[in-house]
Amino acid sequence: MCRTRGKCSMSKQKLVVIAGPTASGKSKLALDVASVLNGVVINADSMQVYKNTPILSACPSLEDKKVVPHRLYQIWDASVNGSVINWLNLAIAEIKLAWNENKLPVVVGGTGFYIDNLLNGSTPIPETSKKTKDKVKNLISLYGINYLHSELKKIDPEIAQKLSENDVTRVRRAWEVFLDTGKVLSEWFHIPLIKKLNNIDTFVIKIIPQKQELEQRCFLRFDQMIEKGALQEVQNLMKLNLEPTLPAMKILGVPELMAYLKNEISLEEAVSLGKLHTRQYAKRQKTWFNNKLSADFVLDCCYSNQSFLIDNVIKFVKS
RNA sequence: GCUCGGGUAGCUCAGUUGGUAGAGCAGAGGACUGAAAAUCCUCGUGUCGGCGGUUCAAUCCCGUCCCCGAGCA
Repeated sequence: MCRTRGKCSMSKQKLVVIAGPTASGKSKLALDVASVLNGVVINADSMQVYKNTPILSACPSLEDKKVVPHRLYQIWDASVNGSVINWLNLAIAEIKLAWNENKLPVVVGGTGFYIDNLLNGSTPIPETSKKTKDKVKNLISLYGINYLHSELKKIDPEIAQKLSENDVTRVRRAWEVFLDTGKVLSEWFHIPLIKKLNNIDTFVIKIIPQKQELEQRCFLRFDQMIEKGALQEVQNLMKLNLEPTLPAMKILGVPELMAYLKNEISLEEAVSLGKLHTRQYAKRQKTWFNNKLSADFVLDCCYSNQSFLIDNVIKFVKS
């Protein structure tokens, strides 16, 4: 495509990444950036990928989607158990497609893990089989996670030492990988991560609002979700009779509103629990972004229409 | 008015056969290599309702008062 090296470096592909906690205004920022710069908004949120809960997962509205193309929103059934890698492959494809169409990919999301995989690379570990997963699941229910952790010490002390004996998710994964690949997790971790996007120009924006401002917005938004029909959404989800361990069943507000619909708690309790959990989640996101994601620009309040931010992105794209 | 329960951490409650107390939740911070809106880690001095008494020692026993709940009048 490029004739000369000079030209190539001049036209290095550009990527904008917007990260921030829930309710910080990042979707609006992405929309504004994309509409000014002929962009495509690409979702980097682990819950907005699911179909049945656009309200509770705060997906962009139909109007927003008319303004600018939005990708990777509501693409999977609630019964799907997605993973970073599933998302990453799709995201890479969408980014490349945008470049081919001469558009600016704008990746937005609150899932730090996903953005980290995109920017810094992902594990080379092959996908583990369903058979192994079931086997490990079985072992856990048979012997308990603490026992599996103590057994892990024998085969992979390096990883076992890093993990809490109560960390079901990670101890489980360590066993899945070992049983499936024959290689212990720490061994895999010594292999460098795979970066699927190389030699590109990225502009990363972090939104890190103050606690009080963010909290207010979280609460307000939860009330709005209820007004928009979140209960109906949960009711429809319940009809599918899905396993409660599926990601879509753990979307903030789903378990709480479900408890209300099952008559276990009052609506008032459900709402205040939903708000509480949203706030706690936002805190975890802030911790991640603060400590693990380096950015080219940090906004220390929620985004509403700070135009200097857009100017910065324009400068980057024109550079 | 009487009887019986209760009054212990911001909340719900455990506990001490008398040696001044601990869980869950909340709160604060942190971690994060294929479920990540997930999962996990660290952090607990509070007149143990008030005042008296018994005791070397009381949050625990006794008396009395206040408050909450249930029952009887």
